[in-house]
Amino acid sequence: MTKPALRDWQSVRDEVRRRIHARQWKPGDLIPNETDLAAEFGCARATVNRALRTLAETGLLDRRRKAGTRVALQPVAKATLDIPVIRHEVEGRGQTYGYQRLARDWAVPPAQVSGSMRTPASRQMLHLCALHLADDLPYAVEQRWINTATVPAAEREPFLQISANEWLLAHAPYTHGDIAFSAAAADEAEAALLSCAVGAALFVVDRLTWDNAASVTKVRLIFPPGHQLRTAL
Amino acid sequence: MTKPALRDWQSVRDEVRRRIHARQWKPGDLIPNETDLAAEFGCARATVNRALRTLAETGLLDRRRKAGTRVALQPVAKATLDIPVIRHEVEGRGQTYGYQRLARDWAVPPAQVSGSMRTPASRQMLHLCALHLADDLPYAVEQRWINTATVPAAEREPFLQISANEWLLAHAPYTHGDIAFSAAAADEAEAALLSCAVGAALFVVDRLTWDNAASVTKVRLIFPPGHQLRTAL
DNA sequence: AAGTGGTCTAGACCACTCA
DNA sequence: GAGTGGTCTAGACCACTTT
Repeated sequence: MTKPALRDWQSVRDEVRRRIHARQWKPGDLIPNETDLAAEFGCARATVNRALRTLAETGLLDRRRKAGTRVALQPVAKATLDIPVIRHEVEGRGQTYGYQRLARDWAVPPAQVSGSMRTPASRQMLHLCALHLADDLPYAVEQRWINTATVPAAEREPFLQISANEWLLAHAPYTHGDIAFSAAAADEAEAALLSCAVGAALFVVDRLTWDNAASVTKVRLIFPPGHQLRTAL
Repeated sequence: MTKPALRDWQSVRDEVRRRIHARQWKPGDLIPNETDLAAEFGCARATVNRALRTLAETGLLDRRRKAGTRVALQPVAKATLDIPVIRHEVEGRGQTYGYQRLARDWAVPPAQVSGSMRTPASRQMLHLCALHLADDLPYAVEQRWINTATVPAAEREPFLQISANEWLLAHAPYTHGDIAFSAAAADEAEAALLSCAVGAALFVVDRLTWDNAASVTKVRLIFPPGHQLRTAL
């Protein structure tokens, strides 16, 4: 019995995964090169390349020119997190989204903020505080600093109807950014907004985005106790 | 002045990103099809395809057959998290890694565990508790259930020298899994292990992995106050 | 120096989806 | 039905890295 040819890159990917999982190719093993695999599978080398490249991107394979392709010794799991607009996140759960702007003011930010955003320490920035609701229950508190030197249009936006979360994505594209997840104890203000006890463990997301060398916005999203961020591996 | 041809897919990707960012192509706009872009850039359609496909994977473009390619209205940020072996995570920070096995026993897991792992509710499972250290300070507590029906070799492993975290990756490949991040208040045992106050806000990672339809392991990693999980956007 | 993966090309066919 | 992206092919050249 001869095997049928694997016609598409997904089939090749699945077969390679199967062999690794069946321990036919063990962690650390060198697997055949693209040309040989293409011959075995009866497809073009580009097809094998696409399959192996995809597996390497997920961390299952290590590939190096000349050295060849090896099964990763300790596959670093890569989880892809989708960070949607909060409104979509809530609506995606089948809940009704609500939004309340709590504050919009001009202030000189703490040194930590101006430092990380690389703005002059004494310059005022636009500061926002808002509450996102799901089915009329608090879903997240948003605390945000906006660099109006980078996004001048934000100066004229009241953010009463639309959250900065949503407005910025449509009006201020960014080139790159950082995101950090952590846990923090609720202070009095947060406890009041999120209807929880002072000191309760809150899930916190900090995000800082850049337009090339200019900072766009720094935001902290604070979620009530019990909130989970989930994704597939 | 005519533009030089864009020779590789990275250049095409960068040019498309530049046009979107310069608002030459605005959110919601339909951009030219692959054939036209290939003609304009002086490269093959496959090159344009690779560039646009990559941008679509990061959420910047929406592509649909026949409907064409549009600039995403609200680019869903995709953050790729690397979840390495804890030892590598610690060593990557330039710290010295340490490991202590605290417990290894057989027990009937709580219903929530056997339920999510789809194992018989009354069957005993291998249960582990361990402490990971960085420069002799507590880095994370690991609480783990192992389905020995799926990974029988784990029955003979004491996990004294090597953490289950590391052993399983090398000995029990998984096909898929779920991961969840949250915040939790420290109970007395956790507070003692992590040298923090009872009730302190801890960062928690829950992970459940599968070998096809069979669960492999369910693990909870608990990090001390202040711990951050960071990544680029 | 040589072997491997990385990519580009030109052409082709197909799958999906909109009108 | 027709337009678009998705993919495959066969061949070619190049870049990187190890020997």
